[in-house]
Amino acid sequence: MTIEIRGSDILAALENQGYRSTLPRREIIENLDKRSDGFTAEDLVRDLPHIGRATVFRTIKLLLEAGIICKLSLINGEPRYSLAHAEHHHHTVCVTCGTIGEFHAGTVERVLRLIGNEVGGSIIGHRIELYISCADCARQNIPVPTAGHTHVS
Amino acid sequence: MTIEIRGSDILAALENQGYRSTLPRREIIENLDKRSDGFTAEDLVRDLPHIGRATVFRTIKLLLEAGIICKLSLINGEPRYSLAHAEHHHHTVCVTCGTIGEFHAGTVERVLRLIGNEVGGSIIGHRIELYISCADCARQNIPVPTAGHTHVS
DNA sequence: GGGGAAGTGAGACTGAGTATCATGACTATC
DNA sequence: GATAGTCATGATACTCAGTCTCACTTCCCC
Repeated sequence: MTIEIRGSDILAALENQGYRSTLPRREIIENLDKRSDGFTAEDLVRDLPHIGRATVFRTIKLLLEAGIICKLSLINGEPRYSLAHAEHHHHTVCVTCGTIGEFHAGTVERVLRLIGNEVGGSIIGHRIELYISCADCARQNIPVPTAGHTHVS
Repeated sequence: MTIEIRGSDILAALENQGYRSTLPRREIIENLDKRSDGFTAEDLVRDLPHIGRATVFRTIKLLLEAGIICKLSLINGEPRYSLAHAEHHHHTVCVTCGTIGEFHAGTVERVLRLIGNEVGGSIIGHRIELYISCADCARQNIPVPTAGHTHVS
């Protein structure tokens, strides 16, 4: 289920959760609207210099908690954020250009649930990230960074 | 395939890769031997105060590159390291006590390869972490921390 | 034993994120 | 419309994990 998200929807969602609609928040959300393929907190800080660093991070935390954006990490561990276009999804991350994609994998979910039974205890959540060299980068033959552990466990 | 790893094996592996066997490295590796369920860089820095911070981090990086340890993150993003006992595996992380476990999931691997084909581009690697409340914590009824997004995408 | 490469330690620095706190903006109530 | 209380903001200092630099030391081979 893919959902087209607009800034106004995000604002409405936040207001529903009891948060105020303030100018800095509106500006940050508008800025997010333009970013389809992942961004860093520093991107926002740089783009919106009149908004305090702390406010940017606070708003990111808010949006994370509201499930509007999600946090993931590049193959080297660098944090990235991305607008969540779907209810439940996972990410592909291009190791060369950093572009973030989404995918759905009901099968994987089911297998993980089975594994959870074997492991003992109860499953709280999971994190799946697929590191790829995206079609564009592969076409341009951009060399894949020789990260020490390309298979990240 | 589970492998019992001893400090001497690790050292030999490093030497094979052209790294010298030095006192700080031997001490760090010996210290790892005692840690079955994950550790942080700060744990090592604290345990080995006569070894420089930079050296600890340098050695961790070395061991990561050699595939002897692996890096993962708790549900809140805190970094953790763990001895890699098997060729290819994934981790379970207890969200309450932080204990790290391992599991194998050929099915998941296969599904991810299929997804890679759909996504376009070529797969470089993947990261799968299963967040659980481990058997011990579940038995003791320790409440699971209400992380904003328990399903980490 | 000597020389050169590899490794170390101290400490400054970076990048991501949090804490604090005085100030400013909203909102509900009168 | 004034007011009070709550929520949000910005500046700034701080933390935490990790990196960089550089002079010094250790290791290994000849």
